[in-house]
Amino acid sequence: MTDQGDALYLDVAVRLRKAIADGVFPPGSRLPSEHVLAQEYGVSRNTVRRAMEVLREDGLMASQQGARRTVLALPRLQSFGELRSFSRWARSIGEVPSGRVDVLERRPADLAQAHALGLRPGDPVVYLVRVRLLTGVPVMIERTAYPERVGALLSLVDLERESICERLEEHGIAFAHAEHTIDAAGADAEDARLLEIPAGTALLRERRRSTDHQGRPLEWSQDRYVGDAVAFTIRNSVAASPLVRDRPPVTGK
Amino acid sequence: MTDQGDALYLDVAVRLRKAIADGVFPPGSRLPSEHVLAQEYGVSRNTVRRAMEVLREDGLMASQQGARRTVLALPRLQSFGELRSFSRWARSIGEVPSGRVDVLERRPADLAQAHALGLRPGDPVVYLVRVRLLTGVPVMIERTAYPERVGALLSLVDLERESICERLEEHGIAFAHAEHTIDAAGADAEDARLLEIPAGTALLRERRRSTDHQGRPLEWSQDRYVGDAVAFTIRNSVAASPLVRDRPPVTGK
DNA sequence: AAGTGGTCTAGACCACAAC
DNA sequence: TTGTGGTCTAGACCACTTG
Repeated sequence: MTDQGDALYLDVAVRLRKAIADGVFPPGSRLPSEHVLAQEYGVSRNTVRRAMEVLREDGLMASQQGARRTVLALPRLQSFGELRSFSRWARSIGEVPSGRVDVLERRPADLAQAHALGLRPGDPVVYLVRVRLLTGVPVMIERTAYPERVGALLSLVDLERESICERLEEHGIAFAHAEHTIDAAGADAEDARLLEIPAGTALLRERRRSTDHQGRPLEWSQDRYVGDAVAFTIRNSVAASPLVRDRPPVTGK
Repeated sequence: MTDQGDALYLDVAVRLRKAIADGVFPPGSRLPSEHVLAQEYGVSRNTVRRAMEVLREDGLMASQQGARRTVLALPRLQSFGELRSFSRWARSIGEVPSGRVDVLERRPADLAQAHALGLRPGDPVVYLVRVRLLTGVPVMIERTAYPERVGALLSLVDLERESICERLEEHGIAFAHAEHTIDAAGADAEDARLLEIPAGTALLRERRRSTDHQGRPLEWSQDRYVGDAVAFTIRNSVAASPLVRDRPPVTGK
């Protein structure tokens, strides 16, 4: 996001991804060794490894010490290496995103909002309720609280059509991190009205707290998705993140 | 999982994590530069960077080119860098996991199972339905299909008490990768009976396909969690994100 | 202008897989 | 035994933030 659009390892990752997509390395096959690929692409072995890291994060291939890497699946249409906004995500699957503002006001923070944004209860926040639509069909309600310095910029955004995240980035507000909590909840009366569904329908609930690079809170949102219209997909590997040990290893080294 | 229990960068990661937990580097503060830390720990700068990568994946700190790294938050009790097995997760939050077997049989694969496991419809799979309980309270239904070579080992597992994942690993079956799809669904009659809740209650639905290092399918599972008993937490950053929003798979329910 | 993180190289050694 | 991926080092340059 910062830049590095021209990093060498990203080039290598793109070329490898394309080779896999083109069937040069079909699913289930083993990739050439890092040494060979390094020569092939004219880069160092470390750069090849850095590219492999990108592909592994996308779930495209697996590695095992001592054995060549295995191609796992056909490549995705796009890289998932970044946190996406609803708008970006919608466009990436060929849908037209839009929004319908239900509430936009300055109000005192409640307990949850204050805690998430690092404010005191009663401090002012900008509160936005938006119904998000895919090609005209309501699929999600977004209930977001912004700290004042962020919320003040909302007036610059066309909330019916534009991506808040993208527009705010143009004004120096960078969404760098997010913590999501996901569970299920039944639609209450307001959910039912806004999403045009029966009350009680099962919804996917996501609570999200986003911060900038320094960890300063940028938003606190409670979103509710229509269960059969949207799903989250997560890939993980044991190799991706080593288990946290309870105690540091005793070994001398 | 391969080994690397003694990797240097993991040592450095543990020591940094501890320093943050001990308040040496409080949240919001900037870490010393990589150069300084490398000297401090007596390792190369690259090794410090590798350790930082681990902490970043755990959401402990942020980085920005040109500026020192920022400590984001106090370390969490458990890392969600990987999705754990139900048993492991339950124990990590101090609950006692158990299971109640509802169905365990050999049967022909249906369409979804065959596709996920790389079989043809009608090929035999081992099908297991288990209610999982936390300290005696039902919180989840697990409906899992195993290919025969894996399912054959299930007879070695005490399904009421043990973790399948952990026991199978002792027999050379290594769960290395998984792809999860999460959405919401209402409880049907069977769900309601097994979980002892009213029909229609909002449930969190997870479809999971697990594979070994070579990408060979090990299981295909559809789990349903009671919405207010369980939630998933995920952290991500623009730099590296395991989270993906995806179009819902062709349902089937 | 100085300091810092991001990238890259060209080596090296080890543990493990595969032949 | 050979080859491979996993780890580690000691440099280097660049883009960016900060003072």
